[in-house]
Amino acid sequence: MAQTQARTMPGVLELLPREQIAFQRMLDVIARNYRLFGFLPIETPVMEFSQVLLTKSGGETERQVYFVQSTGALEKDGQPELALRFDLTVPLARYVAEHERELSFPFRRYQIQRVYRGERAQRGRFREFYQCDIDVIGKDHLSTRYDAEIPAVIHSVFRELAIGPFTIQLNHRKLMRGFFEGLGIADGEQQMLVLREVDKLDKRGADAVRATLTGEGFGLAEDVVAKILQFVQVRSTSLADAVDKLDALGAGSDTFEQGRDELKQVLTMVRDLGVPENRFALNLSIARGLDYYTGMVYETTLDEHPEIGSICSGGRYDNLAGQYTKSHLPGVGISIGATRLFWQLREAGLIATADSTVQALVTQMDEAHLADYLALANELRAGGIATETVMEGGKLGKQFKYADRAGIRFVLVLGDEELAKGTVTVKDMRRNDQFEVKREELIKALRVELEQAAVMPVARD
RNA sequence: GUGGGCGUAGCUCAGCUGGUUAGAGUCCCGGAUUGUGAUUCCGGAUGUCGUGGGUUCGAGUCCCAUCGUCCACCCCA
Repeated sequence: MAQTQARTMPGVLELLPREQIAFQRMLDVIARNYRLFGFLPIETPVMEFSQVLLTKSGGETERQVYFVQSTGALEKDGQPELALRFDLTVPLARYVAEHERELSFPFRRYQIQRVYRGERAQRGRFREFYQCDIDVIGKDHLSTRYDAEIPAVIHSVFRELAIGPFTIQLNHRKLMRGFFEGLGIADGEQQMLVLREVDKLDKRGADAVRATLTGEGFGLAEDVVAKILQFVQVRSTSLADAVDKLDALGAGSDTFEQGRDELKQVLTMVRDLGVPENRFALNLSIARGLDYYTGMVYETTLDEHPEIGSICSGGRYDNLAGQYTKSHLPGVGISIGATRLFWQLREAGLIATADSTVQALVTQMDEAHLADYLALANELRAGGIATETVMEGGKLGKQFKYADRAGIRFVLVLGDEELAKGTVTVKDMRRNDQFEVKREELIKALRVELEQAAVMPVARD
Protein backbone atom coordinates (compact mmCIF):
# COMPACT_ATOMS: atom_id res chain seq x y z
CA MET A 1 0.00 0.00 0.00
CA ALA A 2 1.27 3.41 -0.90
CA GLN A 3 1.85 5.35 2.25
CA THR A 4 1.83 9.05 2.83
CA GLN A 5 5.17 10.43 3.86
CA ALA A 6 5.14 11.35 7.52
CA ARG A 7 6.38 14.89 7.58
CA THR A 8 5.71 18.33 9.00
CA MET A 9 5.56 21.55 7.08
CA PRO A 10 8.84 23.45 7.02
CA GLY A 11 9.38 26.07 9.67
CA VAL A 12 7.88 24.24 12.59
CA LEU A 13 9.80 22.86 15.55
CA GLU A 14 8.84 19.46 16.84
CA LEU A 15 10.75 18.02 19.77
CA LEU A 16 11.41 14.63 21.26
CA PRO A 17 10.14 14.22 24.83
CA ARG A 18 13.42 14.97 26.58
CA GLU A 19 13.94 18.10 24.48
CA GLN A 20 10.34 19.07 25.07
CA ILE A 21 10.99 18.84 28.80
CA ALA A 22 13.98 21.17 28.45
CA PHE A 23 11.89 23.59 26.39
CA GLN A 24 9.01 23.45 28.84
CA ARG A 25 11.43 24.25 31.67
CA MET A 26 12.57 27.30 29.77
CA LEU A 27 8.99 28.50 29.37
CA ASP A 28 8.37 27.79 33.05
CA VAL A 29 11.33 29.95 34.09
CA ILE A 30 10.11 32.77 31.90
CA ALA A 31 6.54 32.55 33.20
CA ARG A 32 7.63 32.34 36.83
CA ASN A 33 9.76 35.46 36.53
CA TYR A 34 6.99 37.33 34.74
CA ARG A 35 4.66 36.47 37.59
CA LEU A 36 7.26 37.49 40.18
CA PHE A 37 7.16 40.96 38.71
CA GLY A 38 3.42 41.11 39.02
CA PHE A 39 2.28 40.32 35.52
CA LEU A 40 -1.04 38.54 35.04
CA PRO A 41 -1.63 35.68 32.62
CA ILE A 42 -3.96 35.91 29.65
CA GLU A 43 -4.48 33.86 26.52
CA THR A 44 -6.10 34.93 23.30
CA PRO A 45 -7.35 32.70 20.46
CA VAL A 46 -4.90 31.75 17.72
CA MET A 47 -7.47 32.97 15.23
CA GLU A 48 -8.72 36.50 15.01
CA PHE A 49 -11.02 38.20 12.55
CA SER A 50 -8.92 39.16 9.56
CA GLN A 51 -10.28 42.65 9.87
CA VAL A 52 -8.95 42.93 13.42
CA LEU A 53 -5.51 41.59 12.56
CA LEU A 54 -4.91 43.54 9.40
CA THR A 55 -6.13 47.03 10.21
CA LYS A 56 -2.90 48.14 11.75
CA SER A 57 -0.07 46.33 10.09
CA GLY A 58 -0.26 46.75 6.38
CA GLY A 59 2.77 46.12 4.25
CA GLU A 60 5.31 43.59 5.44
CA THR A 61 3.41 41.72 8.13
CA GLU A 62 0.27 41.47 6.06
CA ARG A 63 2.24 39.54 3.50
CA GLN A 64 3.04 36.95 6.15
CA VAL A 65 -0.42 36.36 7.55
CA TYR A 66 -1.95 32.92 7.27
CA PHE A 67 -5.63 33.00 6.49
CA VAL A 68 -8.01 30.42 7.92
CA GLN A 69 -11.05 29.04 6.23
CA SER A 70 -13.56 26.40 7.17
CA THR A 71 -14.18 23.79 4.49
CA GLY A 72 -17.68 25.16 4.09
CA ALA A 73 -16.35 28.61 3.31
CA LEU A 74 -13.75 27.42 0.81
CA GLU A 75 -15.80 28.15 -2.25
CA LYS A 76 -16.70 31.67 -1.26
CA ASP A 77 -14.83 34.46 -2.89
CA GLY A 78 -12.89 37.22 -1.26
CA GLN A 79 -10.68 37.45 1.78
CA PRO A 80 -11.21 34.80 4.44
CA GLU A 81 -12.94 36.00 7.54
CA LEU A 82 -10.31 34.59 9.90
CA ALA A 83 -6.54 34.69 10.13
CA LEU A 84 -3.83 33.37 12.45
CA ARG A 85 -2.19 35.90 14.73
CA PHE A 86 1.36 36.83 13.72
CA ASP A 87 2.30 38.32 17.08
CA LEU A 88 0.78 38.84 20.53
CA THR A 89 0.80 42.62 20.54
CA VAL A 90 -2.02 43.12 18.06
CA PRO A 91 -4.27 40.62 19.86
CA LEU A 92 -3.39 42.38 23.12
CA ALA A 93 -4.51 45.67 21.66
CA ARG A 94 -7.82 44.10 20.65
CA TYR A 95 -8.13 42.43 24.07
CA VAL A 96 -7.54 45.63 25.98
CA ALA A 97 -9.92 47.59 23.76
CA GLU A 98 -12.59 44.91 24.12
CA HIS A 99 -12.30 44.51 27.89
CA GLU A 100 -11.26 48.03 28.75
CA ARG A 101 -14.00 48.58 31.29
CA GLU A 102 -13.33 45.35 33.15
CA LEU A 103 -9.56 45.68 33.40
CA SER A 104 -7.53 47.47 36.05
CA PHE A 105 -4.96 49.94 34.76
CA PRO A 106 -2.05 50.00 34.52
CA PHE A 107 -2.76 46.59 33.08
CA ARG A 108 0.19 44.23 33.37
CA ARG A 109 -0.15 41.05 31.42
CA TYR A 110 2.07 38.22 30.33
CA GLN A 111 1.20 35.90 27.49
CA ILE A 112 3.07 32.83 26.31
CA GLN A 113 1.56 31.42 23.16
CA ARG A 114 2.34 30.43 19.62
CA VAL A 115 2.16 32.81 16.70
CA TYR A 116 2.25 32.19 12.93
CA ARG A 117 4.09 33.81 10.09
CA GLY A 118 4.10 32.73 6.48
CA GLU A 119 7.79 33.34 6.04
CA ARG A 120 10.04 31.74 3.57
CA ALA A 121 11.71 28.79 5.24
CA GLN A 122 15.18 29.48 6.50
CA ARG A 123 17.47 27.98 9.06
CA GLY A 124 16.41 29.07 12.53
CA ARG A 125 13.36 30.88 11.19
CA PHE A 126 10.00 29.54 12.08
CA ARG A 127 6.49 29.76 10.76
CA GLU A 128 5.05 28.65 14.05
CA PHE A 129 6.80 29.82 17.19
CA TYR A 130 6.32 30.81 20.79
CA GLN A 131 6.40 34.38 21.89
CA CYS A 132 6.66 35.20 25.58
CA ASP A 133 5.38 38.72 26.00
CA ILE A 134 4.95 41.14 28.85
CA ASP A 135 3.37 44.53 28.47
CA VAL A 136 2.19 47.25 30.80
CA ILE A 137 -0.69 49.24 29.37
CA GLY A 138 -1.68 52.56 30.90
CA LYS A 139 -4.88 54.49 30.51
CA ASP A 140 -4.25 57.96 29.09
CA HIS A 141 -0.82 58.00 30.65
CA LEU A 142 1.97 55.61 31.63
CA SER A 143 5.00 56.76 33.57
CA THR A 144 8.43 56.11 32.08
CA ARG A 145 9.18 54.42 35.40
CA TYR A 146 7.49 51.37 33.94
CA ASP A 147 10.03 51.47 31.14
CA ALA A 148 12.74 50.93 33.74
CA GLU A 149 11.02 47.88 35.15
CA ILE A 150 11.24 46.03 31.86
CA PRO A 151 15.04 45.52 31.90
CA ALA A 152 14.75 44.31 35.49
CA VAL A 153 12.41 41.56 34.33
CA ILE A 154 14.71 40.67 31.44
CA HIS A 155 17.64 40.46 33.83
CA SER A 156 15.73 38.22 36.20
CA VAL A 157 14.66 35.85 33.42
CA PHE A 158 18.03 35.43 31.74
CA ARG A 159 19.93 35.16 34.97
CA GLU A 160 17.80 32.21 35.95
CA LEU A 161 17.97 30.65 32.51
CA ALA A 162 21.74 30.53 33.07
CA ILE A 163 22.74 30.69 29.44
CA GLY A 164 25.77 32.91 30.02
CA PRO A 165 26.50 36.62 30.39
CA PHE A 166 24.18 38.95 28.52
CA THR A 167 23.71 42.65 27.92
CA ILE A 168 20.43 44.53 27.79
CA GLN A 169 20.93 47.32 25.31
CA LEU A 170 18.85 50.43 25.48
CA ASN A 171 18.12 53.33 23.21
CA HIS A 172 15.41 55.90 22.73
CA ARG A 173 13.49 56.65 19.57
CA LYS A 174 12.99 60.28 20.49
CA LEU A 175 16.69 60.77 21.04
CA MET A 176 17.33 59.35 17.58
CA ARG A 177 14.58 61.22 15.79
CA GLY A 178 15.55 64.43 17.56
CA PHE A 179 19.12 63.92 16.47
CA PHE A 180 18.13 63.34 12.86
CA GLU A 181 15.94 66.45 12.94
CA GLY A 182 18.98 68.42 14.05
CA LEU A 183 20.75 67.15 10.94
CA GLY A 184 17.94 68.30 8.70
CA ILE A 185 16.33 64.88 8.27
CA ALA A 186 12.88 66.06 9.25
CA ASP A 187 10.60 63.79 7.27
CA GLY A 188 9.16 60.99 9.44
CA GLU A 189 9.32 58.46 6.64
CA GLN A 190 12.94 59.15 5.91
CA GLN A 191 13.77 59.03 9.62
CA MET A 192 12.30 55.53 9.69
CA LEU A 193 14.41 54.48 6.73
CA VAL A 194 17.56 55.85 8.29
CA LEU A 195 16.67 54.18 11.60
CA ARG A 196 16.22 50.87 9.89
CA GLU A 197 19.57 51.26 8.22
CA VAL A 198 21.61 52.18 11.28
CA ASP A 199 19.95 49.34 13.18
CA LYS A 200 22.08 47.06 11.00
CA LEU A 201 25.30 48.68 12.16
CA ASP A 202 26.40 45.86 14.43
CA LYS A 203 25.55 43.32 11.78
CA ARG A 204 26.90 44.90 8.61
CA GLY A 205 29.56 47.26 9.87
CA ALA A 206 30.05 51.02 9.63
CA ASP A 207 31.38 51.04 6.07
CA ALA A 208 28.38 49.24 4.62
CA VAL A 209 25.97 51.55 6.42
CA ARG A 210 27.93 54.62 5.28
CA ALA A 211 27.84 53.41 1.70
CA THR A 212 24.09 52.91 1.82
CA LEU A 213 23.31 56.25 3.42
CA THR A 214 25.49 58.30 1.07
CA GLY A 215 24.45 56.23 -1.92
CA GLU A 216 21.43 56.41 -4.15
CA GLY A 217 18.07 56.36 -2.43
CA PHE A 218 19.31 58.24 0.60
CA GLY A 219 21.77 60.67 -0.93
CA LEU A 220 22.82 62.11 2.41
CA ALA A 221 25.86 64.38 2.55
CA GLU A 222 29.15 62.87 3.69
CA ASP A 223 29.42 65.07 6.78
CA VAL A 224 25.81 64.29 7.82
CA VAL A 225 26.43 60.57 7.51
CA ALA A 226 29.67 60.93 9.46
CA LYS A 227 27.72 62.56 12.27
CA ILE A 228 25.08 59.85 12.18
CA LEU A 229 27.70 57.13 12.37
CA GLN A 230 29.50 58.83 15.21
CA PHE A 231 26.18 59.11 17.06
CA VAL A 232 25.02 55.54 16.59
CA GLN A 233 28.38 54.10 17.55
CA VAL A 234 27.95 55.28 21.12
CA ARG A 235 28.05 52.42 23.67
CA SER A 236 28.31 52.73 27.42
CA THR A 237 30.24 50.65 29.92
CA SER A 238 28.52 51.76 33.13
CA LEU A 239 25.73 54.01 34.31
CA ALA A 240 28.09 56.93 34.91
CA ASP A 241 29.61 56.40 31.49
CA ALA A 242 26.17 56.32 29.89
CA VAL A 243 25.18 59.60 31.53
CA ASP A 244 28.49 61.19 30.49
CA LYS A 245 28.07 60.08 26.91
CA LEU A 246 24.50 61.34 26.77
CA ASP A 247 25.59 64.71 28.15
CA ALA A 248 28.42 64.87 25.63
CA LEU A 249 25.94 64.78 22.74
CA GLY A 250 25.33 68.52 23.09
CA ALA A 251 22.05 70.42 23.00
CA GLY A 252 19.25 69.47 20.66
CA SER A 253 15.57 69.85 19.81
CA ASP A 254 12.77 69.36 22.34
CA THR A 255 12.26 65.82 21.11
CA PHE A 256 15.94 65.13 21.51
CA GLU A 257 16.05 66.55 25.05
CA GLN A 258 12.98 64.60 26.05
CA GLY A 259 14.57 61.42 24.83
CA ARG A 260 17.77 62.16 26.68
CA ASP A 261 15.95 62.93 29.96
CA GLU A 262 13.89 59.77 29.75
CA LEU A 263 16.92 57.65 28.94
CA LYS A 264 18.85 59.00 31.91
CA GLN A 265 15.91 58.50 34.23
CA VAL A 266 15.33 54.96 33.01
CA LEU A 267 19.01 53.98 33.15
CA THR A 268 19.28 55.24 36.72
CA MET A 269 16.14 53.39 37.78
CA VAL A 270 17.32 50.19 36.13
CA ARG A 271 20.38 50.38 38.37
CA ASP A 272 18.18 51.14 41.39
CA LEU A 273 16.09 48.08 40.57
CA GLY A 274 19.21 46.02 41.22
CA VAL A 275 20.28 45.23 37.68
CA PRO A 276 24.10 45.03 37.71
CA GLU A 277 25.73 47.77 35.67
CA ASN A 278 27.55 45.35 33.41
CA ARG A 279 24.21 43.85 32.36
CA PHE A 280 22.78 46.95 30.66
CA ALA A 281 24.23 49.50 28.32
CA LEU A 282 23.40 52.37 26.08
CA ASN A 283 23.57 51.40 22.41
CA LEU A 284 22.50 54.23 20.15
CA SER A 285 22.21 52.03 17.08
CA ILE A 286 19.38 49.92 18.45
CA ALA A 287 16.24 50.99 16.66
CA ARG A 288 13.98 47.96 16.28
CA GLY A 289 12.24 47.51 12.99
CA LEU A 290 8.69 47.99 14.13
CA ASP A 291 7.18 51.33 13.30
CA TYR A 292 5.08 51.64 16.40
CA TYR A 293 7.86 52.13 18.93
CA THR A 294 7.99 55.74 20.03
CA GLY A 295 10.26 55.85 23.07
CA MET A 296 12.54 53.41 24.83
CA VAL A 297 13.69 50.42 22.84
CA TYR A 298 15.37 47.31 24.21
CA GLU A 299 17.41 44.53 22.75
CA THR A 300 19.25 41.80 24.65
CA THR A 301 22.22 39.82 23.38
CA LEU A 302 24.44 37.08 24.77
CA ASP A 303 27.97 38.38 25.30
CA GLU A 304 29.63 35.13 24.32
CA HIS A 305 27.34 34.37 21.38
CA PRO A 306 26.91 37.51 19.29
CA GLU A 307 26.01 35.31 16.32
CA ILE A 308 22.70 34.48 17.97
CA GLY A 309 21.66 38.12 17.78
CA SER A 310 18.82 39.53 19.81
CA ILE A 311 17.23 37.10 22.25
CA CYS A 312 14.65 39.50 23.58
CA SER A 313 13.40 42.83 22.35
CA GLY A 314 10.72 45.44 22.76
CA GLY A 315 9.97 49.01 23.58
CA ARG A 316 7.53 51.76 24.35
CA TYR A 317 4.59 52.68 22.14
CA ASP A 318 2.38 55.74 22.46
CA ASN A 319 -0.95 54.36 21.58
CA LEU A 320 -1.54 50.64 21.52
CA ALA A 321 -5.14 50.30 20.46
CA GLY A 322 -5.89 53.35 18.39
CA GLN A 323 -7.41 51.14 15.73
CA TYR A 324 -9.98 49.70 18.12
CA THR A 325 -10.85 52.38 20.66
CA LYS A 326 -10.85 56.12 21.14
CA SER A 327 -9.13 55.66 24.50
CA HIS A 328 -5.50 56.59 24.63
CA LEU A 329 -3.58 53.51 25.73
CA PRO A 330 0.20 53.87 25.90
CA GLY A 331 2.30 50.86 26.78
CA VAL A 332 5.70 49.31 27.10
CA GLY A 333 6.66 45.69 26.66
CA ILE A 334 9.00 43.04 25.39
CA SER A 335 8.87 39.70 23.70
CA ILE A 336 11.10 36.65 23.93
CA GLY A 337 10.97 34.44 20.85
CA ALA A 338 11.24 31.21 22.78
CA THR A 339 11.24 28.78 19.87
CA ARG A 340 14.03 30.52 18.05
CA LEU A 341 15.91 31.07 21.32
CA PHE A 342 15.68 27.42 22.26
CA TRP A 343 16.71 26.31 18.80
CA GLN A 344 19.74 28.61 18.77
CA LEU A 345 20.82 27.73 22.27
CA ARG A 346 20.69 24.09 21.29
CA GLU A 347 22.74 24.79 18.15
CA ALA A 348 25.30 26.66 20.27
CA GLY A 349 25.45 23.71 22.67
CA LEU A 350 24.08 25.73 25.57
CA ILE A 351 21.16 23.42 26.23
CA ALA A 352 21.58 19.86 27.42
CA THR A 353 18.96 17.21 26.85
CA ALA A 354 16.97 17.06 30.04
CA ASP A 355 16.38 14.04 32.22
CA SER A 356 12.95 12.53 31.86
CA THR A 357 10.17 13.84 34.04
CA VAL A 358 9.95 10.21 35.13
CA GLN A 359 12.22 10.11 38.17
CA ALA A 360 12.23 6.42 38.97
CA LEU A 361 11.69 3.17 37.12
CA VAL A 362 10.59 0.10 39.05
CA THR A 363 12.01 -2.87 37.18
CA GLN A 364 10.42 -6.25 36.94
CA MET A 365 12.91 -8.74 38.25
CA ASP A 366 10.47 -11.58 38.56
CA GLU A 367 6.91 -11.56 37.28
CA ALA A 368 5.81 -13.43 40.43
CA HIS A 369 6.54 -10.31 42.46
CA LEU A 370 4.50 -7.96 40.26
CA ALA A 371 2.23 -7.08 43.17
CA ASP A 372 5.29 -5.89 45.13
CA TYR A 373 6.43 -3.76 42.20
CA LEU A 374 3.05 -2.11 41.89
CA ALA A 375 2.99 -1.47 45.63
CA LEU A 376 6.49 0.00 45.55
CA ALA A 377 5.53 2.32 42.71
CA ASN A 378 2.51 3.49 44.66
CA GLU A 379 4.66 4.24 47.72
CA LEU A 380 6.96 6.33 45.58
CA ARG A 381 4.10 8.25 43.99
CA ALA A 382 2.60 8.91 47.39
CA GLY A 383 6.01 10.33 48.29
CA GLY A 384 5.84 12.68 45.33
CA ILE A 385 8.25 10.83 43.06
CA ALA A 386 7.17 10.41 39.45
CA THR A 387 7.42 6.67 38.93
CA GLU A 388 6.99 4.29 36.05
CA THR A 389 6.67 0.55 36.43
CA VAL A 390 7.92 -1.97 33.90
CA MET A 391 4.78 -3.93 33.06
CA GLU A 392 6.02 -6.37 30.45
CA GLY A 393 9.17 -7.67 32.09
CA GLY A 394 11.86 -9.12 29.91
CA LYS A 395 15.57 -9.09 30.44
CA LEU A 396 16.82 -6.81 33.16
CA GLY A 397 19.46 -5.50 30.76
CA LYS A 398 16.73 -4.33 28.43
CA GLN A 399 14.93 -2.62 31.23
CA PHE A 400 18.09 -0.73 32.11
CA LYS A 401 18.61 0.18 28.51
CA TYR A 402 15.08 1.51 28.38
CA ALA A 403 15.74 3.70 31.43
CA ASP A 404 18.97 4.95 29.90
CA ARG A 405 17.40 5.96 26.62
CA ALA A 406 14.37 7.46 28.25
CA GLY A 407 16.57 9.52 30.56
CA ILE A 408 15.13 8.07 33.75
CA ARG A 409 17.65 8.66 36.47
CA PHE A 410 16.86 6.07 39.15
CA VAL A 411 16.33 2.41 38.40
CA LEU A 412 14.96 0.36 41.26
CA VAL A 413 15.63 -3.35 41.56
CA LEU A 414 13.58 -5.53 43.85
CA GLY A 415 14.47 -9.20 43.67
CA ASP A 416 14.35 -12.13 46.06
CA GLU A 417 17.36 -10.86 47.97
CA GLU A 418 15.95 -7.39 48.53
CA LEU A 419 12.50 -8.70 49.41
CA ALA A 420 14.03 -10.99 52.00
CA LYS A 421 16.04 -8.16 53.53
CA GLY A 422 13.36 -5.50 53.21
CA THR A 423 15.57 -3.34 51.02
CA VAL A 424 15.59 -1.85 47.53
CA THR A 425 18.58 -1.57 45.22
CA VAL A 426 18.81 1.85 43.60
CA LYS A 427 20.95 2.50 40.58
CA ASP A 428 21.66 6.12 39.79
CA MET A 429 22.07 6.05 36.02
CA ARG A 430 23.50 9.52 35.84
CA ARG A 431 26.24 8.98 38.37
CA ASN A 432 26.69 5.33 37.46
CA ASP A 433 26.43 4.52 41.11
CA GLN A 434 24.47 1.86 42.93
CA PHE A 435 23.33 1.53 46.53
CA GLU A 436 20.94 -0.45 48.66
CA VAL A 437 18.55 1.20 51.14
CA LYS A 438 15.92 0.01 53.54
CA ARG A 439 12.56 0.26 51.91
CA GLU A 440 11.20 2.73 54.48
CA GLU A 441 14.13 5.05 53.82
CA LEU A 442 13.87 4.87 50.04
CA ILE A 443 11.76 7.98 49.45
CA LYS A 444 13.88 10.08 51.75
CA ALA A 445 17.04 8.91 50.04
CA LEU A 446 15.69 9.66 46.56
CA ARG A 447 14.46 13.08 47.65
CA VAL A 448 17.89 14.01 48.93
CA GLU A 449 19.44 13.04 45.60
CA LEU A 450 16.77 14.81 43.57
CA GLU A 451 16.96 18.02 45.57
CA GLN A 452 20.68 18.21 45.02
CA ALA A 453 20.07 18.01 41.30
CA ALA A 454 17.30 20.58 41.45
CA VAL A 455 19.65 23.33 42.58
CA MET A 456 19.96 25.14 39.30
CA PRO A 457 23.23 26.79 38.47
CA VAL A 458 22.73 30.55 38.47
CA ALA A 459 24.76 32.71 36.11
CA ARG A 460 27.05 35.20 37.72
CA ASP A 461 26.30 38.85 37.12
C1' G B 1 8.62 38.53 -2.26
C1' U B 2 14.12 38.71 -4.97
C1' G B 3 18.86 36.17 -6.16
C1' G B 4 22.20 31.83 -5.71
C1' G B 5 24.05 26.56 -3.98
C1' C B 6 22.36 21.60 -2.89
C1' G B 7 18.74 17.05 -3.01
C1' U B 8 21.86 9.13 -2.70
C1' A B 9 19.38 4.34 3.75
C1' G B 10 16.16 7.51 9.94
C1' C B 11 21.08 10.71 10.27
C1' U B 12 26.25 12.23 8.10
C1' C B 13 28.11 11.32 3.52
C1' A B 14 31.07 8.28 -0.79
C1' G B 15 29.76 6.92 -5.77
C1' C B 16 35.96 9.56 -10.73
C1' U B 17 34.86 12.07 -17.55
C1' G B 18 27.01 8.27 -18.14
C1' G B 19 28.41 1.34 -18.23
C1' U B 20 26.70 -4.82 -14.86
C1' U B 21 22.66 -6.90 -8.63
C1' A B 22 24.04 1.35 -5.30
C1' G B 23 28.29 1.66 -0.75
C1' A B 24 30.50 3.28 4.24
C1' G B 25 29.90 5.13 9.12
C1' U B 26 26.14 6.01 12.52
C1' C B 27 21.41 4.79 14.27
C1' C B 28 17.84 0.78 14.83
C1' C B 29 16.91 -4.68 15.88
C1' G B 30 19.05 -9.46 17.67
C1' G B 31 23.08 -12.20 20.07
C1' A B 32 27.96 -12.71 23.32
C1' U B 33 26.28 -19.41 29.85
C1' U B 34 19.31 -14.92 31.63
C1' G B 35 20.42 -9.49 38.69
C1' U B 36 22.55 -3.96 35.33
C1' G B 37 22.30 0.72 30.58
C1' A B 38 25.79 4.23 27.83
C1' U B 39 31.78 1.48 26.17
C1' U B 40 33.58 -3.62 23.23
C1' C B 41 32.77 -7.95 19.80
C1' C B 42 29.48 -10.71 16.22
C1' G B 43 25.13 -10.84 13.14
C1' G B 44 20.71 -8.60 10.77
C1' A B 45 17.21 -5.01 8.64
C1' U B 46 16.79 -0.47 5.78
C1' G B 47 16.89 3.02 -0.36
C1' U B 48 11.07 3.43 -6.98
C1' C B 49 19.34 7.69 -5.83
C1' G B 50 13.29 14.19 -4.04
C1' U B 51 9.34 13.92 -8.04
C1' G B 52 7.81 14.21 -13.33
C1' G B 53 9.46 14.49 -18.27
C1' G B 54 13.53 14.40 -21.96
C1' U B 55 18.54 12.90 -24.37
C1' U B 56 20.89 7.85 -24.85
C1' C B 57 21.84 1.03 -26.50
C1' G B 58 22.28 2.41 -21.25
C1' A B 59 21.04 7.96 -16.39
C1' G B 60 22.42 8.27 -9.22
C1' U B 61 25.69 10.64 -12.98
C1' C B 62 23.60 14.99 -18.73
C1' C B 63 19.13 18.63 -19.97
C1' C B 64 14.21 20.87 -18.56
C1' A B 65 10.38 21.48 -15.10
C1' U B 66 8.55 20.95 -10.24
C1' C B 67 8.90 20.31 -5.07
C1' G B 68 12.04 20.36 -0.90
C1' U B 69 16.30 22.30 1.52
C1' C B 70 20.26 25.72 2.61
C1' C B 71 22.55 30.71 2.08
C1' A B 72 22.10 36.00 1.14
C1' C B 73 18.46 40.06 0.79
C1' C B 74 13.59 41.90 2.59
C1' C B 75 11.53 41.58 7.38
C1' C B 76 11.51 39.98 12.10
C1' A B 77 11.12 36.36 17.50
